[in-house]
Amino acid sequence: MQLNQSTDYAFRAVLHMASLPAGCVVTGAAMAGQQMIPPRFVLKIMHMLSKAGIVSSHRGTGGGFSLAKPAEEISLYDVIVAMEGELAIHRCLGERNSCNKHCTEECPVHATLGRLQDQLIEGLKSTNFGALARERVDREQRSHYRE
Amino acid sequence: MQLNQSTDYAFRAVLHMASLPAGCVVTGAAMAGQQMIPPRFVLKIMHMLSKAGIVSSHRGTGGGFSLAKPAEEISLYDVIVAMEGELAIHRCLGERNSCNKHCTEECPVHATLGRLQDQLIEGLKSTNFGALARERVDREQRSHYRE
DNA sequence: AGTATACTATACCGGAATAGTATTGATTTG
DNA sequence: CAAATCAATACTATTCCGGTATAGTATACT
Repeated sequence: MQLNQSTDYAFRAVLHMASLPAGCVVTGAAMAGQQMIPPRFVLKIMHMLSKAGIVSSHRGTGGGFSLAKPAEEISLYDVIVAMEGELAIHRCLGERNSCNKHCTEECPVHATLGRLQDQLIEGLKSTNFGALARERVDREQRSHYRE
Repeated sequence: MQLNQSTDYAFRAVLHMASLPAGCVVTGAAMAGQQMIPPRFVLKIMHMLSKAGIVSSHRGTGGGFSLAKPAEEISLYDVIVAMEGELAIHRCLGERNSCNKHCTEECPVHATLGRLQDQLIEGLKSTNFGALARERVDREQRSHYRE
C-alpha cells in the first residue's frame, strides 16, 4: 500500500519546476542531477507527466521541460493519477467485479474504506505545488536568516 | 497503492467471525467456502491473523478458528498491520533513508503526505469489526422486513 | 546543409513481490 | 489408533517495479 518510486520522482520533478520562475525550461539531465533521479529514468517520468498535460516539452538545443500550467493548478493528486492512474486503496473500489464476492453494495468494509479513500483523495487534491514550493522557499529563507 | 488481496480475504474472514455469536469456532474450509477464499490460501491467512493475536486456533476434530478478543477490539487497521505490516503510503514515511534525497525533514511533500497518512490511519483505527458486523446484520434485517 | 542537443517512443531485462499450491508434521477428539 | 484440523514452510507461476537501451525525430546553431 505504497506510492511508487516513480511517483516520488515525479513529485520531485514537479516541485523542482514549481520552485523556479514560471515558464522556466529545465533539461531532463539537469533535473536528474539535482533531484537524484536516475538519468535515463527521468525521461520516462517526464514523458508520462507530459502526456498527462502537467508539463510541456521542448526539443532541440536549449530545450527541456516546463510546467504546462501554473503550479497552483497542479495538485498532488494530479501527479499521482498521471503516474499510477486513479487511486484505489482497495480493489473493489477501483474496478468493479475484481471482487469475487460481488458484495460491493452490501459490504460495510468497502463502505468504510470508500469513505476513507474519498477523504484521502480530497486531501491530495487540495494540496497544490504552488503552495508546496512557497513553503520550501519560506523555510530556506528562514534557515538562511538563522545562520 | 492498494491493499493486498490477502488483506481483503482477512477482512472477510474476521467479519465472518464477528457476525457469529462470540466465541464461535469455524473451520478454515467453512470460511473458504462461504467467503470465497481459495481453500488452501485461507490457512495461510488465518495463520497470520493468529500470529498477530487477532484469532485463536483450535486443532483436531471440532477445531477451527475463533476471534481471540471481542470484535469491538479489532480494528480495520489491526488486520491491515497483521497482513502487510505498518501502513506507509510513501516510502520515506516508512523506513527512513529509503529516500535517496534524504529530505525527510525539509520536504513539504513528505510533510503533507504524512498528515494525510495519519488521518487515514486514524480512520482505520477507529473502525472496529463489532460495529461493522452489526451494520451488516441491521441491513440484512431491513432487507428482510422489506420482502 | 550538417551537426549537436534534447526529447519521443518503445522494447527489453532482472529482481522482487503477489497470489496461490503442496507437503509434511503436530494436536486434539472420539 | 484414526480422522479431523491446524502449523509451518517450501515451492511456483505470474505480474509488477525500477531501471536501461536504442532507434528515431524535432530544433537550433553554424
